[in-house]
Amino acid sequence: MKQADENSAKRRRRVTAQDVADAAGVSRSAVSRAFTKGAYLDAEKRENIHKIAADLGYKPNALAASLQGSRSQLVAMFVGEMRNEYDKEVAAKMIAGLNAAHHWPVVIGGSGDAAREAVDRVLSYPLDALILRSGSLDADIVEKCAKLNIPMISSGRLLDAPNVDNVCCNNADGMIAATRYLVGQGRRKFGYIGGPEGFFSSPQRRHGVAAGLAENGLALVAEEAGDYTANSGYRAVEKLLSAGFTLDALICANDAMAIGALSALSERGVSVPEDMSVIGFDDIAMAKWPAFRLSTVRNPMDLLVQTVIDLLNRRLATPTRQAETIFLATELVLRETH
Amino acid sequence: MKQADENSAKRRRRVTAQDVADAAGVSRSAVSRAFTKGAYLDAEKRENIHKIAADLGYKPNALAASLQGSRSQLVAMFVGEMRNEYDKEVAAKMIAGLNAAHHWPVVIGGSGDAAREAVDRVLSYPLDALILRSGSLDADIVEKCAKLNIPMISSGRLLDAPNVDNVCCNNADGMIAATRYLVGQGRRKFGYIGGPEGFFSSPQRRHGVAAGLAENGLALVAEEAGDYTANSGYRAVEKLLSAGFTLDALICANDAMAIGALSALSERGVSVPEDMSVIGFDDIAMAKWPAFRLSTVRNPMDLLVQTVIDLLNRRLATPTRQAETIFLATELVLRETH
DNA sequence: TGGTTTTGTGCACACGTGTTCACATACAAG
DNA sequence: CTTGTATGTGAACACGTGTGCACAAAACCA
Repeated sequence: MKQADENSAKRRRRVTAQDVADAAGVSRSAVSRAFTKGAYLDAEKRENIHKIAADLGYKPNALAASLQGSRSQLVAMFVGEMRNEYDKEVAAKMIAGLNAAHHWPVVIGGSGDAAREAVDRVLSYPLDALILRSGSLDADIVEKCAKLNIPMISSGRLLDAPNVDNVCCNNADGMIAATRYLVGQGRRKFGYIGGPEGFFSSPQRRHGVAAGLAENGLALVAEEAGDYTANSGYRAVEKLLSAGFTLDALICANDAMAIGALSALSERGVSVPEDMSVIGFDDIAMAKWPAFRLSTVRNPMDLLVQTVIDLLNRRLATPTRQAETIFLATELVLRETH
Repeated sequence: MKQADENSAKRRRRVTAQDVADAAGVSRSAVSRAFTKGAYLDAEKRENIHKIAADLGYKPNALAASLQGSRSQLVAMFVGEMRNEYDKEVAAKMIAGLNAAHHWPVVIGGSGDAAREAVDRVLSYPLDALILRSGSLDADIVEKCAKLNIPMISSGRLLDAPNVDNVCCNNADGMIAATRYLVGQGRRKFGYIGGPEGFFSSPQRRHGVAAGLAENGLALVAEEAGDYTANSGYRAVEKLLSAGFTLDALICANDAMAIGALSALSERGVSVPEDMSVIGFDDIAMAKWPAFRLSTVRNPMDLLVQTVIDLLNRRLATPTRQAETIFLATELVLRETH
């Protein structure tokens, strides 16, 4: 009976340092010291405490410890809607990278009011930082974070505010390179499938294509806007072909839409790359799949993740450091659709 | 000068209830009550406190509050490696679902030692629960969580332990249905591309296929094992065809491998579905893309997420509740590859 | 007016931890 | 033996919050 009572009592709440201290016949301070590297404590006693702690299943409550003033190691990460493959892949890599660096990401997704409210609620935790990854959020989030003294790192979208570090790939340059290459291959009649209006990258990528054409005295023959999903790429091609445009090159604002476009072209009997070059942007994992072998502009994901984590660590080391904006170089990846 | 000092001091640490109290000329208790619904407080004073709090950017520290004994609203979520599309999609949906229910997921990925260590570290936070989603983790994690009094919910993999709730789709039944259907269509020479050995679902799905064939007096003609990625499906088909097997049906343990298989078949000149039926498992978003239009067995993601969150809420409401195992029904989705 | 209930508010405690401070003990040096 | 120093250890405080308790003021009732 007493056994059961003790069990249920232990079940009720988490084992605390005091419990371990009682069981070991030492003070609570000793237990704390046993888990603090470099603290004075008799070696034998420390070992005994560790043994008892393991037995009882004790773990210092990181949260209570962070109250002490140290970092919580908790990082909020806003990932938007994660509808396209690129966003999902980056999110997965970012999680892995943060874990490896012993930062623990509290992940928030979605859009609109729900996302805003979610971020607002998560800000009530003592976060070391807020990482914005894709998606769009109200600008006032910057102000809120500043007041709460939470550093922000934005990637994929330049946030023009003091104390916000930015990482962004060089969208325009990537598109210019792709366009130049196709022109060099003899392509002249360019179509473009652009990204959705709200996204930061959309106008930049379109501008790159336009610039690459302009320097060769060319201009877009036709264009459609998609929403960065494969289906929207498919539909865009249907519209372009139905409208009767004759094209020999199709540049897409991201890989997912390019892949959708490939399907539509194949169904319509347009052979790639003989009749038409297709180039995407991002170089998602799927781009190299045997079904597609898509030529594309690489948006360096691993480097992006590494850069964000690097900025995070430097920001935490020197909170007063001046905010920085880092541009990542793209790279033309030539496979079999150009 | 004094202004600057005050600013930098405020920048240093988070605004606290005491700061608001000082600014408003009330006690700290009053501030706390102003943010506690249903607490006695003069309406006018409450409004004034809210105003000053908003001005200073004060937010109650959820972490300090949870020390009080209430829930932290923090939930750990282990997602494995997230290498295949299904895992990524479920993870994204799970995050969205948890957010909507005001649970905040601390996400951990990876495998092996690194994953084990990461989970171990995250367990030092006062978590409301641990959600296991795919991936494999040492069995001793169950014991650790039990000692820490952290409820566990496992999905995609049955964990046979008291106090662990399980959600799992009915892998075998889904495969039986698919196999029966193909036999009914006249298919007789079945090939199978199975999942990797460590995964919980692999033997179940294989068993379903074998059972579906056995009840019709058939058996597998040939099989290969993949790792649930598209590339492994591609390679598996190459092996099967190179080995000279003649098949009229190919069942794949997941959609990604089926999609890889489709590419290999297409390159080898095997037309689907005329010469060969191909069926996958999961019904990931990509399965319905125009490039594939894959017939498959739906592994109900939305229902899975909803069920996990439902179990979580019920577990939190009644911690002593008996653990439950819920099986989700699958559904045959017929598109254009059968 | 005197007693009783309602309403509002500050004090003090609890939550679980890391760390400073003071003190105790042991041991080496003079 | 005395002094000084290294080594351990417990008490006490701080972190930021929610809430029980006591008390004050106001409102109500007879």
